Amino acid sequence: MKTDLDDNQDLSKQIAEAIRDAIINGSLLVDQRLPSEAELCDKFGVGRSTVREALKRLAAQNLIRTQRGASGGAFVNRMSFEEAYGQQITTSTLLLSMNQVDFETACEARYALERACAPLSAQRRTADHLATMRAEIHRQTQPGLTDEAFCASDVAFHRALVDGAGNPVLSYQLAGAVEAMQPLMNMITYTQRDRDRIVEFHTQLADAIEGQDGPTAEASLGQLAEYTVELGRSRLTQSKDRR
Amino acid sequence: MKTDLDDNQDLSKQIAEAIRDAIINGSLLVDQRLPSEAELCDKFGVGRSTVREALKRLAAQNLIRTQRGASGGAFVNRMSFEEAYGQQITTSTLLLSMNQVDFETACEARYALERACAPLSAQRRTADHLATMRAEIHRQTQPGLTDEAFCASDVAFHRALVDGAGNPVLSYQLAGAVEAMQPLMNMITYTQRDRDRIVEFHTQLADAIEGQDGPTAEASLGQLAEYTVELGRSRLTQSKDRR
DNA sequence: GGCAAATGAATTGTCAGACAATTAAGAGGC
DNA sequence: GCCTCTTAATTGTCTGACAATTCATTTGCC
Repeated sequence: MKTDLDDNQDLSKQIAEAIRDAIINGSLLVDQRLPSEAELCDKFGVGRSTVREALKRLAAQNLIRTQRGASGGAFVNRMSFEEAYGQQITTSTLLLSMNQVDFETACEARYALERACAPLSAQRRTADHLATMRAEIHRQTQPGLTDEAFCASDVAFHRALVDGAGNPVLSYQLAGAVEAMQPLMNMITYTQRDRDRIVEFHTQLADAIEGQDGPTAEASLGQLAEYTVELGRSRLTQSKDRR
Repeated sequence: MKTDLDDNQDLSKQIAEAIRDAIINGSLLVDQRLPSEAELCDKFGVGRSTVREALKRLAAQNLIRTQRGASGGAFVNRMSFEEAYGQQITTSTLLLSMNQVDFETACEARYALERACAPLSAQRRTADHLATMRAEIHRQTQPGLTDEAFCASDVAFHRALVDGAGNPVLSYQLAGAVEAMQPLMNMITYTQRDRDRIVEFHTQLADAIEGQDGPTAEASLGQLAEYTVELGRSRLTQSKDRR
């Protein structure tokens, strides 16, 4: 591990990076214990607060976990899919909201990726995934649903579709694309007609997935994508004009 | 912002989460200055080191940046695509390496996503993207190239393909899928025959992209995906057997 | 001998106080 | 007006202390 630090730089940042690199390149293995804080102080020649700040940086990225007590310490953390999901969603959400990414671009990305899952999902979906999709479709037809709840259900529906592909890496990669869209979709006000149309697409899609008909599923998604972009275009430009 | 903390929990973690939530839900806007460390100490009723550890956690996620001096402080950071790329790649790489994700699963996810980009890239690629693709293909034919360099060039090629779609959100989402595969691919030893075959697919692909022929590009990617999986299957099982 | 309780040691979590480094703004002199 | 000096605010780092937690060892009792 690199232990010579450039002064007049942020020490805790450099230490965190040195340890992170050691984890990535395999010098530190999963569940291996890092040196104690005191030992790290010696190794890097810095005070304890500096070491601690470095460790907190790593903990924030789920790279390590810490445990108190004798035989405690910092351990290299096995990055779980769940943790990775969370990070991905946070990052994606902020990326979209902070960079004035327009609805159309985000929507295109999301549906392009989701289309890639459709054939796999059609092939491998279980009864569970189908049940979730049907349940969400049903929820979407309930009267009195707020726009937020409708969007949340939409996300859950698509999530089930993606998970149906049975590839955890794919599910992880799409977590950001699907979930980060929700805040953008929440800005749209849906008429009953819009909802009916969307539910129609969802039903078509669920039918295709159930029938293991990949091409049709992909086509339905394509139509839905087009409709959603259209919807966003008309609604968001309207609300912009009102300003 | 939530300021009441649960004792007997990690205080710095709770504080970091409270501030993170404030950023996500919009209470804290981009470039807005956070209260100074001293003020945060008062607000949360904790010592300065605790507050500092919380801030370092946020800095590690690129949520804030800090500046010294009068009128310095911590500021909400605009998450840049570049930063998001980096995080995504780190997370994806560790996720794959730490969870014994098999080559086939990762490969499937990667090519599924990449296929989604192909039609868009065929439609919108610029001369720049094409030039990069051609250059990387040329590099891949150079004799004496190490397996690592070959894989790196492969990644660069596919990166150009993805960027050709002209959708930054898509490029971001695929950064992890494409780059995190490299360590896995590095474990494969390529014969000259393998390389020739891959270059063939790459050329086919580049031709299709140049000719704005989306379907052919997608098909080429499909073949390449199949071949890569095949390659991984034979090579990795062999190396496993030798153990 | 065996078991429960007390003790001690190692380690992280938190706090307080100090000083260094950096930066912006203002004061003063020319 | 412009330069220099001072001052104040703020983060970065260090030190020392104590609390909380956990494990291993020892002690004491039966």
